[in-house]
Amino acid sequence: MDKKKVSMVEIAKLSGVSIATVSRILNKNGRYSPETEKKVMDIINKYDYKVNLSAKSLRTSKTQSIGIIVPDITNEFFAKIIRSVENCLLQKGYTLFVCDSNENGEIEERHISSLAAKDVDGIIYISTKPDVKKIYDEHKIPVVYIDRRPENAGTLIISDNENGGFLATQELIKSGCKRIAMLRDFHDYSTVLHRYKGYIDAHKKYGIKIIDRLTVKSEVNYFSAHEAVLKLIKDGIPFDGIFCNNDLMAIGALHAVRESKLKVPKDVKIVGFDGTYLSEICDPPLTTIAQNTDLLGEKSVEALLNLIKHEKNDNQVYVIPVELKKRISTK
Amino acid sequence: MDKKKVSMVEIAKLSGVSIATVSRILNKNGRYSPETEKKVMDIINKYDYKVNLSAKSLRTSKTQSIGIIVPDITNEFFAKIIRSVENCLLQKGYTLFVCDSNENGEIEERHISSLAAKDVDGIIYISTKPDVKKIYDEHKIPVVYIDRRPENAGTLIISDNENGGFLATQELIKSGCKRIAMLRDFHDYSTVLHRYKGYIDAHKKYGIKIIDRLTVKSEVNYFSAHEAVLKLIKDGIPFDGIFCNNDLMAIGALHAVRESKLKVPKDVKIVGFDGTYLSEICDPPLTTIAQNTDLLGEKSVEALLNLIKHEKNDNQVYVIPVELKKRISTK
DNA sequence: CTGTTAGCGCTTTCAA
DNA sequence: TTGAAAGCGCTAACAG
Repeated sequence: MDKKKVSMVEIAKLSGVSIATVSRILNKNGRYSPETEKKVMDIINKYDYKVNLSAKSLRTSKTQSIGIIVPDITNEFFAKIIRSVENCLLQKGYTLFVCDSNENGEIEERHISSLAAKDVDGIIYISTKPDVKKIYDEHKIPVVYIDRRPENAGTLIISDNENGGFLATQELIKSGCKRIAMLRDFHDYSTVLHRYKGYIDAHKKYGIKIIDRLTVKSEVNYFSAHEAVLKLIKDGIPFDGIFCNNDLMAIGALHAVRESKLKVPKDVKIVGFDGTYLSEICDPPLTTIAQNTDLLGEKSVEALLNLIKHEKNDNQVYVIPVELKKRISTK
Repeated sequence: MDKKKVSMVEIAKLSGVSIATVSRILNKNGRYSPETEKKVMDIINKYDYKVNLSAKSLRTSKTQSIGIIVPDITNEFFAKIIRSVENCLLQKGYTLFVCDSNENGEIEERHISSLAAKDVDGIIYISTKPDVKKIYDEHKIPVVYIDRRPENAGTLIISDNENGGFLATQELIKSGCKRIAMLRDFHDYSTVLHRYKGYIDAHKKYGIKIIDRLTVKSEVNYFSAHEAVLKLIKDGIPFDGIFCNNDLMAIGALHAVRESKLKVPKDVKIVGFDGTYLSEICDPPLTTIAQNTDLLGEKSVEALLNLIKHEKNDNQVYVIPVELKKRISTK
């Protein structure tokens, strides 16, 4: 079974119609009879004809591909978004270029150029930057931002971080905590700020005093979080609950607490964020705010495809609900 | 600063040469004088000219893109490979299509078709299947396989799983274990078989009796592993060490052991596999066999690019060394 | 409903 | 060392 590639001309010849007709049928552009359609489709199937996408792109300036830029593909949260995006796209006949920026603005720029050179139809962008040059203006490529909200971002898909911060803090309060630390990313990403606002609001609602010294900044990894909490303990600032910026940091906090001979959840209760696998399998299992990565991915694809179709930048913001997962760490 | 796209014709006109010359200069094909080169390059830079890759692909039938198919992008091990592959590729001017097969053979096929339709220059393939139809034969696309070795695979990049199994088991033996369980993937992937062989060999070398009932099959996730070890304990089969198929399973084992009032590493010592972040941050930190994902990625890119250049399928196997990371779980 | 035809932007003979 | 010109395979007027 040898597969020399057939082109549209040959399909046209074989089925005794013109190449234009074949094209119309393939693109379902109408203006052909059902009989011709069947005749042509039979030939197409018989010879397993596939359009040459390079040629098609050259003509249409559409590549049927989109790019996604994430800060860290090894982070389960981003990986899950990618997977969701890919699933949706596969159904629509698009393919996905995945770009890992390694949390580095310069690499992001390189990826954007590269994607622009590839003529992607659109970009889904989880940006590391505080401000983004308008990619649409520069390259005429529609962009949807997820998760973090830089200045100048157009269409944006985010989790309800504010409510997430609120739910997390409320859970701690309801479990009896009076002195709740917040272990936050030292970056001022919008996500972080929103979660912080939720944290404050919950305190206000339940009449709990906010203790500024309990808001601790740290890098977003296990080790920094671990260290930060150790320092908090060493500094002798008492606390009985910690709301962490993500699950990984929460585990760092958990271990720091435990090493200091305090028990979780007896002495200190902990809540994470993201709802990664990690939160389920740590010991004890971690209460966390789960982000709906499936929906995050779906919505961004939907929004991007709309942008591509309508060629307008709508500057909308879609907020995806979050969910509290109660586990042992706040029992 | 408006950026209407310039084409090669305009560059040619602007620099007063023919389009053929511009093309030669761009592709460094020789047959032009240094002066013309400089003249043309100046114009190119001035107008920020970028080749149109669709047009180029249409002419050359090369797309400067390659695809990678992985079973699960949310698995840190695969994510790290993707990242390494992408890094190497970015330097060579290639872009990467990432495809998640969700451990599903049918989806793999869909991805292959889709990649073939995109005319990728090559594919890096971590296959779920026991046998792979020769993609090269069917689509004329060069393929490099990583990690798992299906039948009919051509060029293959693998970790030294046999040595990994040996090192892991040896570490347990040297830490004093006499009855070592092996918690293995229930699939008969080549990786699994090789690790098992290493496990056996270490027993032989140190004159330790192999106890068949201590080889336990499980699915490759936390919960199955957890359950499997619980069952082992309930069945009353004594053991003092466990070698696990990966880090996630090792953590499942760890928790099962601990819930049964046994201490790690005092009563039972544990070794994982992969060297993921997980192994560092669990409690206690896990001794593991680290796979060199960077090298795995680099080598596969190198091999694939060779295949693409030479158009021959060389059927080579590259074996990447693994490394024992000693941590508390075998102390 | 169908066919003819002019390119999309590039590479690559062939001729000079 | 350079240029002219023929397409790669496809879409979209335009004409019938």
